[in-house]
Formats: sequence, structure tokens, C-alpha cells
Amino acid sequence: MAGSDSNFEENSSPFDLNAYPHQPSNGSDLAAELIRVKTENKKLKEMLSITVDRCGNLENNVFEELRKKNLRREREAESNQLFHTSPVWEESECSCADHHCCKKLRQITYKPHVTRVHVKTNDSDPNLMAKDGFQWRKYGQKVTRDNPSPRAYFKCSFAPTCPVKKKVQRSAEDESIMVVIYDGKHNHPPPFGASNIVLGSIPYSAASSPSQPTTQSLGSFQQLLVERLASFLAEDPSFTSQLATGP
DNA sequence: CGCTTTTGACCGGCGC
DNA sequence: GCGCCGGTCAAAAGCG
Repeated sequence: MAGSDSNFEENSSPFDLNAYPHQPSNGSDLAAELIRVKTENKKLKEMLSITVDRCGNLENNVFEELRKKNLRREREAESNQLFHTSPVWEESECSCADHHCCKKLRQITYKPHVTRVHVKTNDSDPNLMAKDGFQWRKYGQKVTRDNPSPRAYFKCSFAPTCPVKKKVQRSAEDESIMVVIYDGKHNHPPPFGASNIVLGSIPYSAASSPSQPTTQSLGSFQQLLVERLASFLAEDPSFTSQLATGP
């Protein structure tokens, strides 16, 4: 067999006559049989080609459905984090062949001071500086596996001891949207006078560029923010005590 | 000159 | 135990 491998590369197969050039002929029956085998071989090739194509299309469809499903879950989780305080449950499935083996539920650790915000930005704006009124110092940047856009890491530098961090990354789905993840709670007064303010983990406004969210979403968003601000201030003992004592 | 940004190195958690 | 990956550090570079 050594040296015959190249015969199988292009126009031959294990059933191809060309692969066995020295095979003796035993008459018309053998010739007819060989023609039948060649025909069958051709059909099998076509079937294989069609099957491979269909498999590829099916694979693409499965990936697309999984992508949409993950996107829906992500948005639901964001909605839950913004409007609810109950833990968020996420269903995750493994990718193994046995679909019944390890479908599992796991609870996401609920972090009360982690908030995720989507910010509409100008496409031409290359930086990841979401202006929100606080001072941030960039301390790192990474390219993550699930997103070609780099993720920037910021620490709040408004106060030396403030533990708040934020991560900023363009959305993999829409590059005009920046995903900002605030982590922690500010231990200092907010910078009053700033047009865009974030208090604790609660964003007050998220516009970072001339392009603004739509009026409708901005209105409901502002209403939510006002409610959150009132709630935040009510929970702050120093604020309530100062309010009680007066100026 | 001091502050901020950049960027490669390093570390720890997690899955296999 | 090993490799991958996200997060952080810290030295160098940039900038006002």
C-alpha cells in the first residue's frame, strides 16, 4: 500500500477502478459490476456532500439559537438586577451529547452592589470612558474571550479609600453600546454639580457621548433613578441624621 | 514634575 | 496537576 495513498486524494476512492490499475479483468460481468460500484460510489459521495452541508447549516442554526437564548437570559438577568432584590436563577446546560445527563440549575451569587448598565455611545468614539460624574482611574485593560472589544478596568479615584470599581466594554452584539459594570458602593458624597451621577452601584445617568438614549427610555429611566436616589438616601443613616438635625 | 494611561507580567480561581 | 481565563499590579510612557 505504500506509495498508493496519493491515489485516494482526488479522483479515487476505495471502490474506484483507478485506484487499482493492475486489477485483472474477468469479462463483461466484472466490468458491469465495476460500473455499478462506480455509480454507487458517486451517489454515496453526493449523499455525503449533502449531509455535510446540512450538518453545517444545522450547526450554524444551533449556534444562532444558543446565541439568541443567551442574549435573552442576559437581558432578563439585567432586568432582574435593576428592578428586583431577589436572587437571580440561571439555567445552564452542558454541551455533552446526553441532554438529560447534566441539565442543571445554579444560583448566581446575588451581589447587591453590582450593577450593569448599557450605554448608547457614538460609534466613532473609540474610548471606553463612560462619563458618570465620578473620577475614575484606569488600572487595566484586557481582551476577553467572548468579546473582541477590550474590557477596561477603572477604580474610583474621587476618594482615596473608595472601593468602587467599574468595568467598561463594548457590547459584542452592538458596538455602539457600552456595557458598564459597577462593582461596590461609594463611601463618599457624590460629586454634586456633575451632569451624570452614579450613586453607590445605582447609575444615575449613563450617557457618555452626544448620542443619547431615546426619550421614552430616558424618561422611564430617570423615573427609576429618582426612585433609586430617594431609596438610597433614605437608607443612608448619615443623610437621615443630618436631615433630622437640619442645616 | 506629578498624575494618568498603557501594557506586559503575574496571580488566583476554575474546569478538565 | 495543568492550562485557560479574568482580574490586578506595577513599571514605563505620555501628557499638561
